[in-house]
Amino acid sequence: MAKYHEIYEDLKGKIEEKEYAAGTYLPSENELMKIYESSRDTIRKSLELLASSGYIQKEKRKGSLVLDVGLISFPVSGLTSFKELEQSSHRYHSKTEVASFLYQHPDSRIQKKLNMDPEGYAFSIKRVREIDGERIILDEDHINAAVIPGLTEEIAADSIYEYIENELKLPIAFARKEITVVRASEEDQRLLDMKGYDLLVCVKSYNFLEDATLFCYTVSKHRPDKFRFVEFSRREKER
Amino acid sequence: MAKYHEIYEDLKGKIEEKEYAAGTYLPSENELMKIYESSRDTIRKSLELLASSGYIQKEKRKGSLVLDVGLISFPVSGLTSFKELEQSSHRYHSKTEVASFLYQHPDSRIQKKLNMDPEGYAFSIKRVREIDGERIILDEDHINAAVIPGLTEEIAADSIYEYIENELKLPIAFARKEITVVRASEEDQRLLDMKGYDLLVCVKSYNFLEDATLFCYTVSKHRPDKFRFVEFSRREKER
DNA sequence: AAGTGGTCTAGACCACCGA
DNA sequence: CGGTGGTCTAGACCACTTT
Repeated sequence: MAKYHEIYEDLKGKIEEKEYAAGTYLPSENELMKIYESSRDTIRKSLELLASSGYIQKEKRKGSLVLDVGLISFPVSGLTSFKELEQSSHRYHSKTEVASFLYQHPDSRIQKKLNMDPEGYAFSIKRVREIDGERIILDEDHINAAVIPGLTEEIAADSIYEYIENELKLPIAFARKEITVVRASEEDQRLLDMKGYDLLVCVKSYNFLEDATLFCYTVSKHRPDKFRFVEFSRREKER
Repeated sequence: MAKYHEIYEDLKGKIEEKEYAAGTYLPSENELMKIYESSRDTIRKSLELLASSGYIQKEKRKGSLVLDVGLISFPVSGLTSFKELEQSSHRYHSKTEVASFLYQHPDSRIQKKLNMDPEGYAFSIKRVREIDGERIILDEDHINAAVIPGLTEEIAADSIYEYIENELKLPIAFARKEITVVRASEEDQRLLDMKGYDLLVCVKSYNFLEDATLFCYTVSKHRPDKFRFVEFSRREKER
């Protein structure tokens, strides 16, 4: 791991452990240079990471103010798979059920979204996520089989992301997501415990590998009362 | 404006104008150094900005691949005020109506959210956003009067953000946002054209100045069929 | 072998704040 | 006036890809 990344992790840990308390300042860049025995640039890279993830606020001529991370708590932002979410938040009894698993030429709409040839194959997988006995999320993944081969129902029941990253060693790099609200279809109603709701929060996501290959298009529908998305954002300067 | 920021803007513009087409590579860092007559570090800072906002994907030992920005199109992400949104997206006939404007000691819930003394004053403002003749967004701002003085109903009808940044010269720096779905209250139903919906998308936002002062807590409720949020996110490496 | 991006270092100047 | 963070430069080595 790169040095600046180690320093970032170290500082992040110390902020989370309140070794550096919210409202106080981190040691100055000069002092950090000595503490970590590295150059200013390396220190600054670490601080930039901390700032962009909301741990500190840099104030000119004053220092790096530690922010109150208590409020962050539950970052669903970024690229997080269900399994990771499940592990990080302490949810009880979550379960994944594969509702359907197809390996086929996808319809033209999906072909287009995945930039595929008409002859190409794709996996089309529907999975129901059950949390605390309630079926509240329906995930629909369309995965280009030319990029991600060898998927099975067993893998889908566990974690597709884990398979891609750990088995195939393919680095997942970035995604474009869109959040809207849609009316629940009859199928949605059948597969999920809708508890009287007729709307679902719909998260559409285009997922890319490091070489910018689009490998997966996902539609994830959430029962409205169980959906929560949090974000930390900085205002762009100098517009 | 800083040099690296200028280069960023220049490259961004050229990507948007398709001078650098999606799928091709930018000139290498070495070439960019010559083009912009600057050091490698400066170039790299610009490229980092482009990468983090989704314009390029850096590939080791290959170059900076230009991504298809067509898909980004409508970035509601980040810290965008309604007025800016209105100006950037070409919406017709949008209008803001101030439904209520109070200057008072806020109730204890709001006091707590804004970290205020019990003796402190706050502005509590409700605004209805009308787009194409439909009243679809209800904004509720609570603003610490000790930090942001002198607000009036006229300013609220225009743009509070503009007042803060341009009149008071206070730099708005970052926010924490949370998106959930809530049931519409009776008041919501009265103030908005609900078109049969009984749910609203609720965006809660804590807004901070550059010195990390929390100056504003906003609850923005959107009619579900008119809500859309898009995000570009990168997966964290090395966890 | 040449070129790429990733990382790290050392040093410089600036504007501004607070003592 | 000393210390701070913001910016910029010049140079170095690495691992790897492409030719």
